[in-house]
Amino acid sequence: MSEPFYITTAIAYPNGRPHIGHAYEAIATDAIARFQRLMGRDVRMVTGTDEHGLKMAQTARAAGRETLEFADEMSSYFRQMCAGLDISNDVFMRTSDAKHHEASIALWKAMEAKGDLYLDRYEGWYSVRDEAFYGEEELTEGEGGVKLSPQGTPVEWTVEESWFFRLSKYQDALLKLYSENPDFIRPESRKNEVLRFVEGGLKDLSVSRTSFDWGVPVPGSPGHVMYVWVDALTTYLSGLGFPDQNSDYARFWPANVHIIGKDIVRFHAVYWPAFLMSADLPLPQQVFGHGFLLNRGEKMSKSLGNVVDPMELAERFGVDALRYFLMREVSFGQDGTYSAEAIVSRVNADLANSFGNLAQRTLSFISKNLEGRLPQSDVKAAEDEELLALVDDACRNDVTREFAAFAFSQGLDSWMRAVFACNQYIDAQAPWALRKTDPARMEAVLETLLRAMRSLAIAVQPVIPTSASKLLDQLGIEAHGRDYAALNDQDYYARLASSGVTIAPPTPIFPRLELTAED
RNA sequence: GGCGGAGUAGCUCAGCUGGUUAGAGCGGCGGAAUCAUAAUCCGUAGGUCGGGGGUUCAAGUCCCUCCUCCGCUACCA
Repeated sequence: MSEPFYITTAIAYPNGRPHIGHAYEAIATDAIARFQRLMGRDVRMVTGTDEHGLKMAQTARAAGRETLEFADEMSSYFRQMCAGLDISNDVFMRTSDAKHHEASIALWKAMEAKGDLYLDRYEGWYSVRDEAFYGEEELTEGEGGVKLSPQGTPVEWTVEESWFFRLSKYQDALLKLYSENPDFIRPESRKNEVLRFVEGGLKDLSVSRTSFDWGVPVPGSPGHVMYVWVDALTTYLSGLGFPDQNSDYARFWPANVHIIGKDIVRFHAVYWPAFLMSADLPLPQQVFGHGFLLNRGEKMSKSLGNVVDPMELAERFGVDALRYFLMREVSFGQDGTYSAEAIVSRVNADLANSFGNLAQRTLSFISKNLEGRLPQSDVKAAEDEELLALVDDACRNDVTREFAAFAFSQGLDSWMRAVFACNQYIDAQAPWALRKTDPARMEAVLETLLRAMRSLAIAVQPVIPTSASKLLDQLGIEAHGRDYAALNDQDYYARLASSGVTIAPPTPIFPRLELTAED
């Protein structure tokens, strides 16, 4: 059995509908998952929704809805987003699921058994919106003397009985973890922030609430529900079937990587490993904090009115176009910007004009001049080998190396260079001229192009799965010959030719996009 | 205030441990071609590499300082 690979997205809080940031994270995580599958790994990808907490309960009440019923609806939007964007998650885990409660309770009991949980009183300024306590010194004065949290949300003096987790006990263990596993937190800049935070000393963490009941009940402590992060992070375990030892948990935990936004690095890089250490569970190998997407360089916000529905973008430009743009244009780990112009410009240049047109002109030519028969010829030339060497090097080495390192934009850059080389080759060889002067040579040129396009299509599958598979269909490549191992299969063409496969008149796979007046 | 990022051609960005005339894509301009989704290919564009100072035979690439933007964090009030 092949080696397991377990990857997760953050578990979204469905207080509102999914936005482009959720879509970006899901797409990036999916591309990694698909890449690993093509590399032959046995992959599990988990995503889901984190539905507990006061905010959800309040929002539901304000809408006159039953909390769970409201959560059902909100969660469904995220599930639909995944389906709509061709996200290949194996599991969609909801924190309101009974099995998730079971997992959270198991984790809680393990931490309790370790002596890391204790009951105490918590007094302080509490922000309902943030679900967090703040110190007096962190507050600011708002309109009319109202006290505000650092996030600008109202706070009120609250006295609450609360369970605490002995986070302070894990400071040294965490620092040891970071130093022994330099790649535990990535990218580097995020790691530095976490290091400084932990080095600065850790306070015990309040891990239960009594002010509401929409959450996982703390075992043996009526009135208490678990603090959002204990519950939410546990999704990474419950998504595999934990605590059932006969589930996928046994095979896939610990995670290879948790893909998250840069804003929640601390929870994943500090609290989460501390919880796991306390529960004597293995730690994930890596936490990767990606950047944010900016709308025309501006942070998106409801007040600015520039929040974009990712599904609208997908419907307008196409799912693969959106996926390609995000993976190509944004350097993973850094912030990126998007706009309709940028999407149209990038997708037209790379996918429609260069790659799509290459396929269209080649397949169309074969369809018309060879009646779709696969070209075959002995009249090879050095240029043929040179092109294939360049394409194979890009697909087998550059793309796989960069994708493996989550450097999709760099990998796609190499991939595009190979596409450019194909267009240069076809122009230089000019099969349309050879048709009259040297038909045998023409066939050799077309064969070279078919081989090159197969490699390019296989390589780019993680990013644009549907389009790549359409092209592989047009090329007559069988479903079982499309993984990365197939890139090393040099005999495929002879087998394909002798199988009698024909090339049908092609239809364009990557339509050119257009801007509207509003853009 | 501290720490960390970023500031390179009109736009988006590459430039690792310092070393030939600072690169790519897009856009713009000129040309070629016409198989193809009016797509492609070739050539070209002369940016004081945020400002200033320094080290060096040689600096986007190291050091100092200043400016702007961003993130994390602290504190004053």
